[in-house]
Amino acid sequence: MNKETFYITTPIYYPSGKFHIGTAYTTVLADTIKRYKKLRGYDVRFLTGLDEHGQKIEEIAKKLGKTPQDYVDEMSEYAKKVWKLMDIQYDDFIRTTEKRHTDIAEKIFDRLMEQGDIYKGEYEGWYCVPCETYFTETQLVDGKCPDCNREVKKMKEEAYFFNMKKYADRLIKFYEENPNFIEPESRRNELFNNFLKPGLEDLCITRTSFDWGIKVKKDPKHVIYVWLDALVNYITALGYMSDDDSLFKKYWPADLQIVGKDIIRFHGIYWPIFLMALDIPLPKKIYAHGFIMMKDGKMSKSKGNVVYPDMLVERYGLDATRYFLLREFAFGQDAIFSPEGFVERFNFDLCNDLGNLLNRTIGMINKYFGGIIPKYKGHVTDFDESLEKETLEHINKVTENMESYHINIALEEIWKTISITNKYIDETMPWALAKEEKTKELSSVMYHLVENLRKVAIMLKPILTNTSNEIVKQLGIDDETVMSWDSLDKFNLLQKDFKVIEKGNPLFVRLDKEVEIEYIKEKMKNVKA
RNA sequence: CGCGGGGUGGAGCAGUUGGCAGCUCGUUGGGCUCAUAACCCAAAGGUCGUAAGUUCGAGUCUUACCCCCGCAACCA
Repeated sequence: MNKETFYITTPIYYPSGKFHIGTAYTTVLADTIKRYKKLRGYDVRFLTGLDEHGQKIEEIAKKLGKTPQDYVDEMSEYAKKVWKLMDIQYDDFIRTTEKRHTDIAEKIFDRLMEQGDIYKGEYEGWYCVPCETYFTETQLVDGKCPDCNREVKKMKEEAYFFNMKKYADRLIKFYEENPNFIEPESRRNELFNNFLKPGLEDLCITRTSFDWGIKVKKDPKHVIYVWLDALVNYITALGYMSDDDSLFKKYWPADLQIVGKDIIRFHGIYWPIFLMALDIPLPKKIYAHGFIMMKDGKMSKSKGNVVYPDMLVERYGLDATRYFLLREFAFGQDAIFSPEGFVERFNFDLCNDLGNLLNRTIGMINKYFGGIIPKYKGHVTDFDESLEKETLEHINKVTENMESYHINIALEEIWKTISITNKYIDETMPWALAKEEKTKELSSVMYHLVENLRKVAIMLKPILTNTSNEIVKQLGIDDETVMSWDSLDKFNLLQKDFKVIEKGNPLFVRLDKEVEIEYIKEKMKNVKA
């Protein structure tokens, strides 16, 4: 039997500088979904990469006295290093300067040209001569260049255009037949009402004003402009139109393409139309997430409020960083980062609720049962019964929300499981049971505590891998067969003599709030390119 | 009249088909001692943007108005 496939992509990031936590979020989200799907038995492929062409890269490299190729080579090493630090399990990393991409992008251009989807025309816009850049009317600030604030003039240049109008009706129909193609719905409506309904304009897909990019073969003064070049990465990475397109045949169409809200237009309109023109199926879902906002608005270097993922990971650990990002982002909405919020999440959720639950459980099992986890004997008390019942309800919600990619809700439900387990300890008062020598009740309480921690560890596997492993290790559950997602509805699987660690190691050590808030604020101020 | 989203206790948010206004954090009081000064319970705190309307009854429907935000075409 062939496993069902699942192809997930992030955007290819533009390496004009270091990655901030917004970029890290996109990638961590994709990574979490990949791990989850893999856990559920899918044959998953996860693609990320870099968009390495364009005028801005050319400029930055020049400023640094490097060739664009040297610059992007360095940036690609940097990107891979960050993703390694964050334990991102991508299956492929595509760079648009790779031959496997440029060859095919060229071919795609030619084919679209031959088909008559691309035509030569004139691009007209506001040109800033010193910046050598075109701007649209709406980009101008007081009618001047938004970068250097100098006069701009209306200029024309020869350019190739893609005939979007030709496919507009088909795309409208696709939107209507696939209401969940773009999520969240608000973004779908935005695209539909603002672009599709009023009628599409053709897209300019080449430039002559810079050099760093894929040349049009038959007209090499033209460089293929960002979108046609960048978007097709999702299929060139699978070997589309190459000698070996087995991956393409196996994994396309993509099941989930994650993008930021700033580039949803390109992924929701132009990308599907390119695919239609190539006569290949459209992705099943495109999901636009929000931005990480700071208290004073968007992150920007000039405001001195940029947060980089490596800083958080190095000081607070990978899982704390992943937890914060995935917990703070509601599906499709913006999230707010604040040093206070980060430290509070760390202390309250990770230390107090989860870490402490593991610690007190291990402490009691050592104290009352010499470290050996008692066996399951059904529910001895009403507390046992209602704990099991409520736990199952939360588990169902976790699964449901993982399936719909609402990771923050899934986390909320996992934490509710932790919370009712903490409450269960207070209700059953194991220390009193011990004093009264009610061994049957006491062993049932201990079993249920371990059992719920097992479930929490399973649910955390795709999200907080290290923490999940550490819980299992400290509980001494050295048996992979009781750690599958499908075993979440079972309560009686721990039948061996598992022995917990003698002295629990705190999963997370409480942070000094004032000190850490100061630390993060300092780091944010010290950002330089 | 460009399209769309939103204004709910100190902060951040839930509120499905109209039926006693909920959650997290904070505050106050209490409980417990297995545990990482952690955990558990309780209380205080809301004219649900403003005004009018429909209804036995509206945060939830209608109308007007006031604010905030996203998108508005080739900008990664």
